[in-house]
Amino acid sequence: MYRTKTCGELRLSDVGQTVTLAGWVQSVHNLGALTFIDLRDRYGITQLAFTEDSSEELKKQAAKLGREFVIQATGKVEERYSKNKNLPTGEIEILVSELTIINESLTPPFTIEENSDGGDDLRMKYRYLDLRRPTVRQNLELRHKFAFEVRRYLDEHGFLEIETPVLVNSTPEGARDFVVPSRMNPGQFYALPQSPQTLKQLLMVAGMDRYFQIVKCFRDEDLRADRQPEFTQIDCEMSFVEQEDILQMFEGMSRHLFKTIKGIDIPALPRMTWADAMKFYGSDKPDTRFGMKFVELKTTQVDNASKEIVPSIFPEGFAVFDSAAYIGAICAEGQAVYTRKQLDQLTDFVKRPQVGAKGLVYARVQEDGSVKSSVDKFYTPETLNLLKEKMSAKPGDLILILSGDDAMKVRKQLSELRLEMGARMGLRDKNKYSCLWVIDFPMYEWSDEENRLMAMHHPFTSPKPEDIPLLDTDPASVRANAYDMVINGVEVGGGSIRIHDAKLQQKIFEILGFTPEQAQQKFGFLMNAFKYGAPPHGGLAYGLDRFVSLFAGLDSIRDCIAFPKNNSGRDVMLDAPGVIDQTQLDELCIDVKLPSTK
RNA sequence: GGUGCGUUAGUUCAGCUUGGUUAGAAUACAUGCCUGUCACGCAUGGGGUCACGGGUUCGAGUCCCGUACGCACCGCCA
Repeated sequence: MYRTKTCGELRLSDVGQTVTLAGWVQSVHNLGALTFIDLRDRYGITQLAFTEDSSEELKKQAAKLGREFVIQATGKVEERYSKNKNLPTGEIEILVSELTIINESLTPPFTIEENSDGGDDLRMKYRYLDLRRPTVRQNLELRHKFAFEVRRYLDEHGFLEIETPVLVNSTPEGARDFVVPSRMNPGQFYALPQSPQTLKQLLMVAGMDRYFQIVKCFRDEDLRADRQPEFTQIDCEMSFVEQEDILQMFEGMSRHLFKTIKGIDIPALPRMTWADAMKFYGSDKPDTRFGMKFVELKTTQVDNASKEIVPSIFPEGFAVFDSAAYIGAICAEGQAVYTRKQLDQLTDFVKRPQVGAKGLVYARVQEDGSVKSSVDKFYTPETLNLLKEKMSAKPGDLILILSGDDAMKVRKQLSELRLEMGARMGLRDKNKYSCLWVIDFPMYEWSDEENRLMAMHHPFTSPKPEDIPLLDTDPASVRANAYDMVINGVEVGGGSIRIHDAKLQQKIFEILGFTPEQAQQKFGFLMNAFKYGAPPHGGLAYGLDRFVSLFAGLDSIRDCIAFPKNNSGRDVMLDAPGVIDQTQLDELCIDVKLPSTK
């Protein structure tokens, strides 16, 4: 037997027992006649002691130990002379009587106990060492518990976990596919699923009624801190449901997860229409941990976010505002103390290409209630007073105004500014959670690149019944039975009520620019299935990595994935992807043609 | 496809603004000393193609250009 106890469990009450522990040497403190070793395993750290009473042979062996050696030690649990309050096992130590070096270790390239040691690249190359660190290990433990509670909740509600294939077909809409050549079908390729969307709908046609799967999905797009080429979804689908049933079921699941994992009782999730999210937060995933909602000071057009025109509060005089199609503002409470330098920094922030604003107008509300702004020379005190009222600004507040030709673009810029101010003001507290549903997404959004309408969610999403007539007249304003769950500005999940009627599905494909032949070729299997008695159905999918990261307070989903890929989609530990043998290529009938280098 | 930041000891970084003798610190590593350490302490020592290529200059870790790699972001991600 390698061990009778783990390194995390012994306490004062165990004194006197003889135990055997096994683990990794975290540190060796050699004081001459005394040697102390911190022995680490998954469960904790226990100190091993060698004293004047230890045999010369034992001392000699202890002297040979280095960091990360795997050892086995047997000895008596004793109370420590000087206790360590930082360790749960800090009141005891093992007086070692037998020591075995099970395996030596090279000196690791970074220390395990020091979390700031080692850059990302090095950590990924030696990920098996990185995973020995408590913080990274705890993230994986949290992920396990999360997935376990998901299964418990869904099982209790009658869901079946059903596996769907990983080798499927390439899909025309959506992200790029990862493809896999088929040896038995030369010249043909499987694609890895971007999501099991159509398969789970077929399971509904099959009568499975309530399905879920914790499943890997693949998208061949550029990576981000919150995006990996392979990621995990909690994929769910239900039959004979309306949107309300789905929202209830999965609000319940989120409540269960918050309760069992974080010990938090979350309130009922507020619902916000997509139009309001865009109008007041400039984002379809608003961070509602703080307010600072947009106030529209001028709009010249009705659009999907705003159904009424707001006449400008500013009389003519300032060319930028006069020509703007949209003027919007936020009020940062108590921030009138911002210096000119800080305001210049904010201006630089909104002018960065990633944000893209032309400039920033600001107005401070002084202690006496008067307004001092960067546009004082264009407007009367009365106009500025009206601005203050519109913004509900109090003395000490700072009003920040953006304007431009394209209302949606300015809203997005204002959203970036709002998030930046929220961060600066400490309002984006990682220990605070604000959840909501964003509902009533538009069916389509216009793609300049492809010069056509694209499905905002996916092409299987059903339109709101009352908007179906608009499909023929004004498809861009049709709303979908689609919803996202948003927590702290992160889209953790989303879904829709699907189309279960072959004719309607055909029509939607047409609007997306598919010919009937193309639609039949790509999705004939689905529309055929709908002809054999498809129940009404709908569902949603959570991004497990993002949800867990949120619970763990992580900035990057990589930290809750055992073996993640780097920014270029490489696994630096495996050195994947790599080239394959010519014989393999021949077997697959593949010629590799690299782009010519400049 | 694009933008920004970065690349100096095993590791984390300083040095670059203002070019100038032998490139530093901490930590890790090695050796020795140390009877209660737990960020142990003390002493000694080894350890550098300053990412790579080119340019400017009498002289480049330092300035300029390019390339590679890493990170963050935009595009992209139905």
